[in-house]
Amino acid sequence: MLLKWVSMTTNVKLTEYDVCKRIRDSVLEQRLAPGTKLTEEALCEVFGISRNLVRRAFLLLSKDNIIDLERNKGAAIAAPTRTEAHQIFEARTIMENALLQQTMERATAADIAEMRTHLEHEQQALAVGDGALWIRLSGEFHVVIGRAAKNDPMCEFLEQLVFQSSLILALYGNQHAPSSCKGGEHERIVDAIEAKDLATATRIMSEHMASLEALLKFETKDTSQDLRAILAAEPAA
Amino acid sequence: MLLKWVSMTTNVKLTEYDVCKRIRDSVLEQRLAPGTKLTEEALCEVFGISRNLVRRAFLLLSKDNIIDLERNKGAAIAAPTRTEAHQIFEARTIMENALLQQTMERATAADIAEMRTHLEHEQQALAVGDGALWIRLSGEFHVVIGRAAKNDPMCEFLEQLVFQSSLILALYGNQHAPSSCKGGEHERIVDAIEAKDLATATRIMSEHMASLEALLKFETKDTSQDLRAILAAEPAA
DNA sequence: AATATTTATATTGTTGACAATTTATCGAAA
DNA sequence: TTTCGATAAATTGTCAACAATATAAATATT
Repeated sequence: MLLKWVSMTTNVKLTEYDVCKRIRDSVLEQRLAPGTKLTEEALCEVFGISRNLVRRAFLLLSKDNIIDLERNKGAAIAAPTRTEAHQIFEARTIMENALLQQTMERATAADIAEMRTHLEHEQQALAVGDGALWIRLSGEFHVVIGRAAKNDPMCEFLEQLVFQSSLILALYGNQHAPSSCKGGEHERIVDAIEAKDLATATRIMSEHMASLEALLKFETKDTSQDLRAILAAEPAA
Repeated sequence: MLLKWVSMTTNVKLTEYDVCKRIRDSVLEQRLAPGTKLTEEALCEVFGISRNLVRRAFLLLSKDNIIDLERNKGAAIAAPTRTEAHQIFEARTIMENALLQQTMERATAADIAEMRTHLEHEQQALAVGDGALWIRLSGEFHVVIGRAAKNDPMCEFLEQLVFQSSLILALYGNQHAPSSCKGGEHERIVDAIEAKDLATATRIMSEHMASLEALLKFETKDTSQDLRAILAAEPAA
């Protein structure tokens, strides 16, 4: 009975949400490029599940604009257009500044502490040279800020936007890694939050977002990949 | 061939999105009360489709927080808690004010005209005494405003929030119909937009949202209903 | 009567076969 | 060579049977 448990760690039944997470993670770590075609069959093999689950996962991912799902055509990792990209960055800027106001009012000492811890993790990832982790943490930072605003629907929406930003940077950003945020903008934002200096926090945040968007170079890319090799790896966490 | 088309108007194959829309509409028109249990079997009968489609529709609806979907337990129309309700109204207030700024800058003459037309429709619904229609239009008004801001992701999010507000009003609002908005607040908002008076527009919008939320009376309700009778009707539009 | 325990029913989850559609392949005509 | 059409292959959409789980009912136990 117990033995069974141990030996089954790789055999736990996946849900559609697990499949979503795996695919999302692959996109976040830039192992799955925007535009990549996802065939049901391939994902069935990779995850060892039946098509039903894959199709349900597709439905969820398409609702988050992570994949494009076209009837009778199949799924592909979303590849936002230039216009969509701009709208997403605009939305993020507006949302983050709006949330900043709430965060300023409501952030507890524990929230600030979490932000500081997060900053350390970012530093470590940068020091160790773990690019994929850094990209992930660097996006997550903004979610940590947003969460302190204590409004779940808005925070969830922000999460979506942050993810899509990563997708866009993977598509159009040439040297995404340590090029942005190296000026310690994240740290200065936390400082401003702690000092309850809304004007400064908002200014830095706006600049930060603008500099992120400025990294984008709009040109087409080739995106053919080997799905099986990319997704077969066990999830990091 | 042509004849077949005509006689098949009720027979067109539904997609999961169609099913979602039908259920959403029923909620919007308050024919499906929050908390109502949705069994797959019942919906199959009503729509004449197989369980597969129903289950896919459930997945989509749950992503929009329109139904609660619990594994092995099934689906029920969402019944937001008091806390969730408050967060949703807060999110709406913030979003609508943020979008108002963009709308002010970007609204074309055609956008303003659309708003005016919408106001007329609201008046008509009120005059004719069509409560269900009025509720729908009165929510849609805010989406029309938001759309003029020309930011699709934010507008889509606003749409979600507006829908959830309706759900909440159905749950906790005692005399929802002509109690709010009778002061012509919608019209005054459009006036302010046209006059490019952001301060006024924001003030009225905030008051409007506050007065909507003030309508809520938090008490429990009985929610047992007959699904078949409710959903069997053809969609209005 | 009240609480467990078992049995039966109802509901949801999963799978594999088949149908419908799209995409790729091949050959003929311009 | 290019374009068009037909055939074949690959991919997606649908359904119905079966398995697993949860809920309700019935029986037994205290």
